[in-house]
Amino acid sequence: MALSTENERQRFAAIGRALGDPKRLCVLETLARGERSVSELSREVGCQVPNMSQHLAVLRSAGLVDARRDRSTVYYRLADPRVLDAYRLIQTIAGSDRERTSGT
Amino acid sequence: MALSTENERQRFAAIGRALGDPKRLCVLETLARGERSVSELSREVGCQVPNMSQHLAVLRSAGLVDARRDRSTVYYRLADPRVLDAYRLIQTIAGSDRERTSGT
DNA sequence: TCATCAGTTGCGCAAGTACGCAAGCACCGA
DNA sequence: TCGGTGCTTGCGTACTTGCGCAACTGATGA
Repeated sequence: MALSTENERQRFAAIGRALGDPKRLCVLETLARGERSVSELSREVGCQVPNMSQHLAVLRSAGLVDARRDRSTVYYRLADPRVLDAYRLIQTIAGSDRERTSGT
Repeated sequence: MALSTENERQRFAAIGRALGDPKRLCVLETLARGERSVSELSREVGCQVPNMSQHLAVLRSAGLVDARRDRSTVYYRLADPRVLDAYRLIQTIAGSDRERTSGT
């Protein structure tokens, strides 16, 4: 593992923070099934449209999702399949932690 | 990608937030080279000992690091090698995003 | 041109977080 | 038992974040 500069770590941390909210993770799970408009996402995730727009802005500025405009509708999709790899890895870590913790 | 429950996502998000601070990422990079005491970490990362102790508490409650006590010294180490895998993946995503963004 | 629909942005509030500093606690050597 | 070292905890402050609501922008269709 190479040492990073402070700037790089700042950038990596932004991705971490983007992954640090349950609603945003729910967005990623939804987008894993295909692209969605903002209103579709807000319905499926269960929050208001302005709130969804803000979450999407966080995800986009972290580089995790991309947007495409078609007529008056904006469709979001995962920017990179590795985003899902990272999320899955986090799920695995959380899972194995639960095993160690609860003795299951 | 399977859908998660709200509780699971809360747990995954805790890991994301733990990865969402540059100093904590620096701790992970340092621990990648072997276990360290709190005072060693605070010196290498560049912050005060109480602050480091708090960051370590965040990492530990997310299940990313483990602690071991030897005499009066507490040594921390990575709880799981996959933590580094996840971090590396995040670095890769950030890196490829920079390529896309800056056109390099 | 005008009303409407899809998204974004601004604002205010409540909650959470990072940090420094001081105090507390646990362990160890003398 | 006492002083010192190593770490954790409590407290106050400044900053950030998630959210709802209202206002705004830009594209669409009559």
